[in-house]
This record gives sequence, structure tokens and C-alpha cells, in this order.
Amino acid sequence: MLLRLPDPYDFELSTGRFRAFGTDLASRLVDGALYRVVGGREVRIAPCPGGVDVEPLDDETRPVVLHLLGAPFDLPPFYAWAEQDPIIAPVVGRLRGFRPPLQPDPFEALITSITAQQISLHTAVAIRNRLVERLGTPVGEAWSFPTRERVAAAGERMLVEVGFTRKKSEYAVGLARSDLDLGGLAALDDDEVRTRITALPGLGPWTAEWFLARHLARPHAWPAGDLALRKAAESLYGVAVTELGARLHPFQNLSAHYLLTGWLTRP
DNA sequence: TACCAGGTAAAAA
DNA sequence: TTTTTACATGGT
Repeated sequence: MLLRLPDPYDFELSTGRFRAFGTDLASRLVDGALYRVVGGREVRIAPCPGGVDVEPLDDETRPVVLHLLGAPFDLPPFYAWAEQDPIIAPVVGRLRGFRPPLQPDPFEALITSITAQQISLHTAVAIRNRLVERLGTPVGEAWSFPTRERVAAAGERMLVEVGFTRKKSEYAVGLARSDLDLGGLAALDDDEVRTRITALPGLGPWTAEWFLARHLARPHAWPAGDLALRKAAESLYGVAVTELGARLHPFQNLSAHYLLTGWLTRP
């Protein structure tokens, strides 16, 4: 069934992230369609005029798919704002219709960040996929991401076996076994979310900021510690990322995504 | 073959 | 208080 997305929307461009660093088993692209497990069921998302074709589309899958495809982002005001910045304007123009995908699940978002700390995203995806194959469940073309309970029960040794460092395995299991209410974070303001996340060992400012950006879609999230964003910022603007964050207010999150994708796909 | 990669905590200075 | 170091796999 057709699920409309706010115009403009470019499916290929927007889902590039799921292919750029290797296959993501939990949000898997196969023959131009995106597969994801929602509530134990396989959902197929394919591009079609006016939005995407989603099967099955119901009250359970609709909000997850909308979130996954970045529907919460309001692009027109960002595009209008970007025109007054001569550096980001051409990047935004080239990526018209790019709607940054969001991570539907908070636990998955944080585990994904832990795997990606310090190492290349290619490496991180390889390690995370091995975790998914070990503790997740295959449903059709995609895999459901390992639940918090399964990771909590698995213990550090299993995570080391799939390639986590000893420290990262402690962080991931510690997160799973913590009493942090992950779903409840959405109700808190940015700073409170940062405080709650960074209170856990192994979850630092970079992880908290990407959680705000990629899970909660907070407009002002700005992962200043991110190596790739730093390179893009310094190369395109010639200024430090922290300074650039203020200049990009109030669209830091969308700007970060456009600068990163623009840098990754630079002509 | 080295070297680096979308960090974080703990040790050392 | 600020600066260094360990971590450890996969691509180039």
C-alpha cells in the first residue's frame, strides 16, 4: 500500500546509508527495496511515486516506517534557510529529496553507536552484523535486531566472540542490564537525554549526540566530536566544528546529515 | 605491510 | 587539571 511522504523525497538517496558501508542486516536493501522486521513481521518498503510502497501497512508498521524513513524532518524550512549560506546551499541543492533515515529503536541505536566508536563504519557494520546473526532472528529478507534481554543474557564473552573489544562488550552488556528507561528518553529535553546516556559507562558525548540526531530527530543535535563531520566541516567551511555548530543553528541536525552525505558523495 | 578509521575511559604527566 | 595510551577489526 502507498505510504505518502512529505515532498520532496528521494528513496535512493535517502537509503544510501544502508548500502554505503556494507549491508545492514537489520535494515536490509535487496533489489532496490528496504526490508525491516517490525513486531516480528517482515516489512517491505519500495520506492513508488508519491512516497513508498509498504507491505504490510497497518497501525503497527506505519509509525515505524515513517520514523525509519525520516518523516519527522521538515525539509522546506531547512531548504529555505540553507539558501542564505553559500557553502551549504550547493550541497543541499545537489541532495534535494534526501531525508535522513532515523533509527527506530533506541537500544539498537545505542548498540550501533558502541560498535562504531573509533573504528571505520565498514568494520562496525561487519561486527554488528555478526552480533545480529548470533542473537537476532531472521524474518524473511531481514533480521530483527537482538533485544535488550538477549544481549543482557548473552554476556560479555559472546560479544567479544563477534568482534567487540573487551571494553565495548562491557559497555553493551552494561547498557542492556542497566535500569535506564530507553523509551522514556523521548520525553526528555536534549540536555537531560545527554545526561542520562553519558551516565552509563562507555556512552560518551558522541554517542549521546548521535542518539539525539538519529533516533530522536532533535533539530539542534550536533555531533561535534565526530571525525567525519569534523573533516567535512573543516574542509568545506575551514572552521572548527564547534564554531560551525553555532553558525548552523537552528538546523544543526539536518546540516550535519547533509554535510556528511555531501562529503561522502562529493563529486 | 602498515596505517587509519564517524570514541571512551583510565593511566600518566 | 591536562595529556597520553589501550583498545582491536577490516579496508586500502
